[in-house]
Amino acid sequence: MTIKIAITDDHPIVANGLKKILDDFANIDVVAVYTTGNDMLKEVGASLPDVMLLDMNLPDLEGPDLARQLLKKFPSIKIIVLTSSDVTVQVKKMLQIGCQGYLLKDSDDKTIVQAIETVYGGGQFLSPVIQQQLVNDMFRTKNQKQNTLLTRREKEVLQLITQEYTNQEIADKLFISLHTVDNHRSSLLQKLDAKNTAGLVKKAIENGLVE
Amino acid sequence: MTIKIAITDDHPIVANGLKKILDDFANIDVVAVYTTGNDMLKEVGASLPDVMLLDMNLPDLEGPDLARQLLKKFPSIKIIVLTSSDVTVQVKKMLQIGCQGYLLKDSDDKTIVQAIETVYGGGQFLSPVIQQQLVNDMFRTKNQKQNTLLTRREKEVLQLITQEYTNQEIADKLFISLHTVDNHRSSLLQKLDAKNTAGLVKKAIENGLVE
DNA sequence: AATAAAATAGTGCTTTTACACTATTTTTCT
DNA sequence: AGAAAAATAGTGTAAAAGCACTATTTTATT
Repeated sequence: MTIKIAITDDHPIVANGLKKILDDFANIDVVAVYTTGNDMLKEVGASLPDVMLLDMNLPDLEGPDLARQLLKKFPSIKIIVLTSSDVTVQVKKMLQIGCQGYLLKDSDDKTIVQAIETVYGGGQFLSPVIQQQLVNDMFRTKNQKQNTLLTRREKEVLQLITQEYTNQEIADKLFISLHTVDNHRSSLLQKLDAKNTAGLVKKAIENGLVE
Repeated sequence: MTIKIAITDDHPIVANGLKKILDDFANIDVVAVYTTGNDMLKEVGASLPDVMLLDMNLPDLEGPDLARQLLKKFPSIKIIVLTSSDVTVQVKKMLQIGCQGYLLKDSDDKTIVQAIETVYGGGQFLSPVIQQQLVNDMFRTKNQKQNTLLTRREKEVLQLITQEYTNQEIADKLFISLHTVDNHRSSLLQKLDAKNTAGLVKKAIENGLVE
């Protein structure tokens, strides 16, 4: 019995490279390769893979959104998130949505195959580094609770901050009061553990919230 | 006659994927795959490739440094820089050092092979997007001239700004007056065409002035 | 339908940035 | 040695950010 795999990644080198690697394994069959999130959503019905290797940073759709939509359409597909970022916030969100695996792009062939087989068998698979980080995170967040997850509005405000807008300009743009923006800004400083605007922008870029 | 290729990339998926892709071409022979800059420098003498596909963001050594060292040891090796960033400053630096090609990781198989063949034949190859950007850049810098060049002190101040220090803290750290820091900050805003701290940090990161 | 989380808006205050200037000293380059 | 660029320091003012609160309304989630 072969496992049907689909790959979604906007970097052809990664996508094709992965396909070539997996082609060497007899029990794995790469049935489709997509380079955009929208293509994937449109055409995945035709290939119906068992496991989807999904890049989190696609240009057209945000990772979490895409995963949610895919699972809504085809709840039986197992998703392994492929990414180069090991930010625990991102990881947690994807797992909450219902992804079964989280692989860093610096994993080697064997690990990838192992992840695919584990997930196909109903298990969950995390890159060791990530697993360790999540555990560490548990200890830390025990006290501070859920301060890491940014809300929709906070993300919007953060985005605009990185685009050099002032609080007043952000308020005008979002049709809210200056005070509200200030509040969001304070939450952001706290949640991202930043001291000032400079810290916010750095964290925003680190967490992939900018372009 | 076959072209001898070596690959240096810390992401096994990319490295192995590339190898698999290139293995399909009869005139190309992948003679070595390295996952760290130091490994590569140590062992490249054994494989002696014609063309090196070099990731710019290796964890152990900075891209420019690594390229410089490689060319010093083996001036005949052609380097094609592989990266996901298309920041023109970075591109210019690598080309100045003497790299013959600059490929974005979202290039497809044919482009990669084309780049290898061109570079092996003594030519230069840039991803089309980058080529366009460099041309645009020329026009812009024609008028504004050397506003991109930051002075030693400005770079220091910018670095500290990204580390979330206030002007007063920077002044204390550098043993200069608050006013002086303020002046440097103003120059930075002007030179980097930024509106505020957020812009400064973004530009600093874009231009590789922050780890 | 009830509860929790998020978004909204406010007050009052302090600190920090930003901007427009002038001016002197130190470095760097030719 | 002389000119240009960089680094230094200052005054004064306005705008923006940051902080500590309270409080109401809206949106999700169960």
